[in-house]
Amino acid sequence: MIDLKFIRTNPDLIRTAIQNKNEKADLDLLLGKDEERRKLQYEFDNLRARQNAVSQTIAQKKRSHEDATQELAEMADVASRIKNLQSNLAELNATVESLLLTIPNIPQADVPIGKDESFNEVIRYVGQPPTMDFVPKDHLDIATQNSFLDLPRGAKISGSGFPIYTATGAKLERAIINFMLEYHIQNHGYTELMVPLAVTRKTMTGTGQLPKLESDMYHIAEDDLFLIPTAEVPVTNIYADEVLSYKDLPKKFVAYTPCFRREAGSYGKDTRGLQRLHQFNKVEMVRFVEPENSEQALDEMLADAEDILMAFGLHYRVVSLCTGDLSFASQKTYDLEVWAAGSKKYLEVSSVSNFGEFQARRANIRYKDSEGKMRHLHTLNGSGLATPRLMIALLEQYQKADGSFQVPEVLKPFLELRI
RNA sequence: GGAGAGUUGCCGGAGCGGUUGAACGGGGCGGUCUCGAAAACCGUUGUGCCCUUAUGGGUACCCAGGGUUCGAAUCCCUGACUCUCCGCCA
Repeated sequence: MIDLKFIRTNPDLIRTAIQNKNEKADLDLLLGKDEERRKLQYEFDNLRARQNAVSQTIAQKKRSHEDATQELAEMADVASRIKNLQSNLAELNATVESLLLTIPNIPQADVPIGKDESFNEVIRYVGQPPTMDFVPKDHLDIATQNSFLDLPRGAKISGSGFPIYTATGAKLERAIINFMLEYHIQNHGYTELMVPLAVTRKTMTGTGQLPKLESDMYHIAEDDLFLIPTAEVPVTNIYADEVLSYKDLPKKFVAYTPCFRREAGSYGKDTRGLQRLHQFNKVEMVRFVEPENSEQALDEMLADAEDILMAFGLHYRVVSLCTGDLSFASQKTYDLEVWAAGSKKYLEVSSVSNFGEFQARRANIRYKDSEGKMRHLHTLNGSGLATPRLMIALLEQYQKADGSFQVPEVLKPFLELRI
């Protein structure tokens, strides 16, 4: 969340951010409630001060056996007023808090302004689309021909969007995950975590998925737990309500998890094969850094994700998301879009974002800097990478004329098999 | 799922309902001493909110939320978490 004091003193900046992000947070309501709250707080504090002082007097008089009926009478009245104020104040605080949670992060100054993805900026293209001396097939055809996937049965047991990877397909998927994990651990200095896949409402709020995106989550009502849409959620929240030392920073974690998304409202769009799923696998990188270093950390993470694509020899492009396409919590995001040689289009396989202190404020993650000052740290995360669309690109690029699949060199150590 | 114990400041650990933001010990930080260091001694040591900002002041916080009371870390209720035992189980 944004610092309430900052909002109070820079309302126009916030208003613009809300607009540019296509959000519909009610800033004026928040400001009004905040003012009301401060007034009550002041009143409450003063009344309490009175109560504390007189209570001392009462204590003293009682000890020296003096009469305190006058003080007691006054305090009975004060106490009931305090009680009233207190419940009003608690209610107001809750209101302000929940309104505050609907204010999005402010896009960084260098983020292109625009209302939707058509305003995103391609930063660069890397590599070339492969040249093939035959007409390449689409990933689903390759997968079907080689028995890598069983989508119909996945749909039978769970509904569409829940793929089954079969035999070699499963092994291939596992090899890809392992390759990426090991790459980040060994070459980029990340520490691996295995984390819970179901998290609390508070955790989901900490990273900014809630309250906005509740309808996109799988929710277990009985325990009020949510299936994670990305490892970002559990990993970023591991330090919630903690105070770290500047000596602990930066921290770099990588985690593989399945991800669950209801994808409400996106039915029928780009759904062939593995393009859009309710459950998919992803290797996620998360960093906790000092504020001064977050912009550089973003560039590094982008490079970390790109390294994977380059290792596979895939052509891709880097896109800077415009304000309207930026997620609620992000202040700057790069997407990596890999080239699918068969479908002839770019597919998003990674999103690398700097959240500034936005998530750290929500999740209450702080650190003491080298001067002993308490501050919110900055959080970042990036996919490194999500597997389904990577699988699409690999199947389509590494297919042979007969429709068989040639295992990319870098995967061979992770995949001791012949196809 | 059942039974019991616990949750206090950076850590350990006290705390008859009033002068306790919290004894005591340890740690950290600053200082004295020393050529340095150790030891000893002295001092200091949290966070949020509100008001005012040169400084300062008020208030809240002893797991969380309610309640009793003029007044609660201290009494009552509910919940969360941790530990032990039993049951169930990959």
